[in-house]
Amino acid sequence: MLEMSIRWRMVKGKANQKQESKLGRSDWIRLGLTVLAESGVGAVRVEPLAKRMKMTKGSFYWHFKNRQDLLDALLDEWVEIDTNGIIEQVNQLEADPKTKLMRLFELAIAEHDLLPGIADGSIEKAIRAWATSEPKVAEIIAKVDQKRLNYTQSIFLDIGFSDDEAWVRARLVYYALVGELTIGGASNQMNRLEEMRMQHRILTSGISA
Amino acid sequence: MLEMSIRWRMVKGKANQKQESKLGRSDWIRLGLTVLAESGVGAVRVEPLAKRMKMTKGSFYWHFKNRQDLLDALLDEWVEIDTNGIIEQVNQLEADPKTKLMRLFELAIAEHDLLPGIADGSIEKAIRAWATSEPKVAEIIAKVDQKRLNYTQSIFLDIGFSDDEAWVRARLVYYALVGELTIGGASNQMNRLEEMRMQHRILTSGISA
DNA sequence: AAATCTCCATACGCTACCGTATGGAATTAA
DNA sequence: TTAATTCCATACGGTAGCGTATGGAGATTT
Repeated sequence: MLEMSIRWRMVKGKANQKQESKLGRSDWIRLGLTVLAESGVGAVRVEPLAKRMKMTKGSFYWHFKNRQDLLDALLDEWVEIDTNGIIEQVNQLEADPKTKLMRLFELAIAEHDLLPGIADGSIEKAIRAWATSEPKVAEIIAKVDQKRLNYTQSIFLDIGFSDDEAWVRARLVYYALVGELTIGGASNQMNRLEEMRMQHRILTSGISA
Repeated sequence: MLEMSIRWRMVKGKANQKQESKLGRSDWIRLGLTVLAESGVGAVRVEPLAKRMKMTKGSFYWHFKNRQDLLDALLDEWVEIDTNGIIEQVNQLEADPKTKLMRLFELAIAEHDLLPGIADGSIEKAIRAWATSEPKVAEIIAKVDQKRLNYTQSIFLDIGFSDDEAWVRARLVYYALVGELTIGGASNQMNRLEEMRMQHRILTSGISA
């Protein structure tokens, strides 16, 4: 009884893998975003992640303080790339307002550069779901939405609508974008873009045809 | 060593509560929907629920096979009340199409009859977030969306738009509804309704002014 | 009253995951 | 070479929640 079993062989077991060794935070973040997009935050856990990475927790906790540290990093990454980046890109575009509007929305649903198989907009979708149960995340998304809404309104102002009218239309298209994203109805990217084009046609007409 | 401690006093401890005793499935479902709306599915767990109910798991597992059984019930409840119910209500409404459209959307964001303090549309918001990580839930929502979209299109047809035009506009407003719901920008119900009215004005004009 | 049926409380066993402690291998610096 | 540093593997200890087993109290039936 009590036994105290002593299992200790295989101490140097996995030493011979040496694939490309040496991971960094960025590798964990990439995987984190992938899992986030695939299955939601609930699936972003350190042990399962490590298994998928063919590593152990030891590695993870070397690069991150704890799970929350990774989650924060995922959020930062998304805000930087999928929000700030996009607006800047459209800003320095020489084109008429209608074209800029379309370009803005195209980019919003475009696929993430670094994540190969990740469905379009699925990261944002997952983050919005996440925000449902995490007020801190909700705060961040609120700021992002505000920024994008303001920018969208400025485009409608450029087209020639009044303040109020530009405001209403900006909300309408932006809401529709987010709605389409969370519903995910339009199966492929072609349909999605075509649908957006028709919506923009309706909403940008009424002044400069 | 080994100890085998034997703690057994207090076997009849809580017998004297007798508040209104005898709960039923419906009580658990109500609480489940509340927690779902407040904090997402992740928070709908049996032990915490039992604590909040001032009961123990024993009660829960008497009324439900397991946790999934409750989750299924929550979903059923929502589909029945917040989808089928609403369309029927609007259907048997004697009014012009534009009024019916507005009424349809008003009901969609109206507050749940049975749940006092639950913020408007928060259940649907939580369920959409849930769908992100549960394909089965996503399937159900897809059907719901299809049904509501078809009904919305029929209203635009009644107004006088062509098939295509009615289809695009139906999607646009419905997406916008869902978008507004997941973003949750319009703080109070008044703003929300006013905003919807302006959107509908834009989208229903162009034929019968 | 006795037997039965409903509903619930308590106690367990079990699993998945978190975070830490420790040490070892491989690389780089001294 | 030796020493230090970086990165990772293994082993623990701990917690929260799931589902089950068992029995008890109250109401209901016989």
